[in-house]
Amino acid sequence: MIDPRLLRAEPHLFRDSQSRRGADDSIVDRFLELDASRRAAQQQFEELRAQQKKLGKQIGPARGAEKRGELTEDQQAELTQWLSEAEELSVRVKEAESKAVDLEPQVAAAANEIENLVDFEAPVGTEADFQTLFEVGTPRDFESEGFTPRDHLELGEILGAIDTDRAAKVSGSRFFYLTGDGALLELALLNLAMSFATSNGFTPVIPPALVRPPAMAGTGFLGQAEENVYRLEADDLYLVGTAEVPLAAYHSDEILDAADLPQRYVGFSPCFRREAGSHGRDTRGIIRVHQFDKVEMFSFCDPDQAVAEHQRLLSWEREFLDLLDVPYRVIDVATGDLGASAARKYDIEAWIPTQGRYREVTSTSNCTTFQSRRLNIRMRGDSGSTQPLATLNGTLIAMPRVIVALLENHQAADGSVAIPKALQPFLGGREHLVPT
RNA sequence: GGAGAUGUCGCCUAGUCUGGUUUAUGGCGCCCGCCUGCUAAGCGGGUUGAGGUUUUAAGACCUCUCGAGGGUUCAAAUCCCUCCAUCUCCGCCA
Repeated sequence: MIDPRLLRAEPHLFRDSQSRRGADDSIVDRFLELDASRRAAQQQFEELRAQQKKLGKQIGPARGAEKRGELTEDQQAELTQWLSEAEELSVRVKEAESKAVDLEPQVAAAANEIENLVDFEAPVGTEADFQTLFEVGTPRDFESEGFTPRDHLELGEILGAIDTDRAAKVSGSRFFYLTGDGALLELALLNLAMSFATSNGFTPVIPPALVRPPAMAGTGFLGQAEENVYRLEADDLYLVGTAEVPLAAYHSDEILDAADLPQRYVGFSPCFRREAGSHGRDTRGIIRVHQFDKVEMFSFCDPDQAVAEHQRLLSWEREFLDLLDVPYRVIDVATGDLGASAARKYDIEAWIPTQGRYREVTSTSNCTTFQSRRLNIRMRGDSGSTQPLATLNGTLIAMPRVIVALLENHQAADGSVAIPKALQPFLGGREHLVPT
């Protein structure tokens, strides 16, 4: 949800933001019109309501006196007069109220369509217009090493670590089993990630993966992203696509003390994605799947600190990926490719040898006050007044894609895979995964 | 899943049966001030949140807010309905 006061004061900002996203900017003026008429109707209602309450305050004591038989004839007549006035007023109050109430959903719908104000520093354009910020590490030259690299699925099968055939039998396409060392590898990555995050001051959380509609709507996943969300019809619950959802909603309807900010959480959860609209893409292996596990960082902070906090999340992502010793690049995502909630987004893409290109493994977004307005999360500052705070999220590790990157980048000609040093303690000190 | 109870402005609490004279009572905590060698105690005041109107500003005023949403009524914390949550007991269950 955007800031309605800011929009009324400076609508040009929002028109500009919408067009940078390649989104409809006429919605801004539609909102302004609806908002103005709703406020006029609201005022009308409030005025009538004030009259009604005033009259009610006269009727109350008079009724009491009447019951005790203390009213003079004149007072009795006055009371009768008041009652008939009140009756008539009541009708007008109801009319005015329903007029105002009827406009509310329209105003809300218009407000909902306006996406978060983009960071005007973000590169403008569509998906391909990202800007590369860093490239770290050098892709291995397998040719000079004298062998052709196997892709992650082939390696996974040799190692007895990944089984997509049986997953297809049991659950359909885009599912997988992690077996043997594959299962142990995920657990090791999980433990490495959790110890990394907690040593950096994050509060570890294992959140629910099923949430009610307000949590989903509040985080901005029920707009154009809705088709990718699983919904459980019988219970009106959603399967989350990321721990961002239950972590953001954790403090909904709360007022946090500014002195306690930033509050940083790291959540581990399964993630469910319908992958509607991506038929035929990444059908092989475990790059694009319906269910996977992820460790997600989430921060509630002062809006003035949000840009700096975003940089911190990005550095933690990089630091963690450095531990895994995989070549990667960092990109500043273009405005047209931002989610509705995000003002700015950085993706980290790891090098995938058999594809000869970088693929997204983490993503961090600054949602400024967009989510906190929807979820009603506020902070109380020194002035004593409340204001919306900023929310930011960042992937620490998305299991399947990191497993893909590890297997492919660290493979040897014999099909074994070297385990990065930092991960070894979490795999019983082993240095390699070997074919079974 | 069955039966019962409960939900009041940070926490506790009065008010609900019997609708109006309630700007929702009181206590704790917190904030400001007074008093006092210091501290404690005492005294006075303030203390839910949201939206809006107005003002240079401080402020002033109005509406909404008693778990949520509907309804009845001239008038709802109070009466009725639906939903949500919590607690106790029973059943089932990892």
